[in-house]
Amino acid sequence: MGIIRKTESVELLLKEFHDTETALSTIELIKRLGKRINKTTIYRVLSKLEEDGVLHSFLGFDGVKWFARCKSHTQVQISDIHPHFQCISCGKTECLDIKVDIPKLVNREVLLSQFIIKGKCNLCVA
Amino acid sequence: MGIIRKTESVELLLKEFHDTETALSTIELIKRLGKRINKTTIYRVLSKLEEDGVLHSFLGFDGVKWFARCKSHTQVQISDIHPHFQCISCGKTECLDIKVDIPKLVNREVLLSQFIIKGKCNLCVA
DNA sequence: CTTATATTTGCAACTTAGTTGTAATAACTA
DNA sequence: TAGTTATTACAACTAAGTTGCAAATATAAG
Ligand SMILES: [Zn+2]
Ligand SMILES: [Zn+2]
Ligand SMILES: [Zn+2]
Ligand SMILES: [Zn+2]
Repeated sequence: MGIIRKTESVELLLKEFHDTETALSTIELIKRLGKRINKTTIYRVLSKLEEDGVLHSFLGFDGVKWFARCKSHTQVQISDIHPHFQCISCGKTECLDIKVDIPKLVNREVLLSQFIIKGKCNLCVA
Repeated sequence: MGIIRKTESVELLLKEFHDTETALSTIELIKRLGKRINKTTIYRVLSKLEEDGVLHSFLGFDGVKWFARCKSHTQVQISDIHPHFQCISCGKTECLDIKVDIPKLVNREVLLSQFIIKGKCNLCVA
């Protein structure tokens, strides 16, 4: 796990991600762990884990940052990019294990992309 | 143009969008017009114009809101959705006139999606 | 043109996600 | 065990965006 030290903050945060299949927002993590870990630390550990390729992040429709486990546990490559889904009813936000074609753009260099889909999840469709 | 009144704020904002082909961020608009229009008014007029189908909006990689003219001048439909491109060198942000396939998701209802691409624009590729 | 009504505006104060600096603390190394 | 370096908490800050309200202005009615 790279240069990161095994501190209580790191282990508490990793536990949250190992206990769920979905993504977790910074807001949610501060709600859950804010009494045991300072929010600054939460933000900093999350970035470290992202740098280390343990987590990846994306912005939800509300502009809030979400994190999720990386399946491959390596730095996120452009080829790894997958869409994310946010449920408007229950708030569940998750990685979609689908490949999306990043359009070829003439005269432009594509470096990164984000595809986010909003709707009703499997549990919330009527 | 719906129920919106022809006020100076509306006309100044519309002029900005008619003078450019690219998208404009709220930040940029406040920078340009903040001395003539209060920022609260800028935010409120932008939402009105979006409700009216004159503009559409999306979030940039930084979480800042961007607005751009709608080509069709009708409420944004799911079929109208197009990707947006943000240049990391010059900051130019624009609509891409490309169709993206929104993947069919089993057991889920798709309501909205956003596809944003980051890279170097035609003027900034070396 | 004047008045009435409804929308829009500016202002100040607020909310909220996220960041910064720093001194103290804890993890790792030799 | 002692030294070095990374990590932490805390408080203060930044910045995008929102809210409530009284004053101003656009439009409609007379
Ligand atoms: Zn749901
Ligand atoms: Zn993901
Ligand atoms: Zn550029
Ligand atoms: Zn667009």
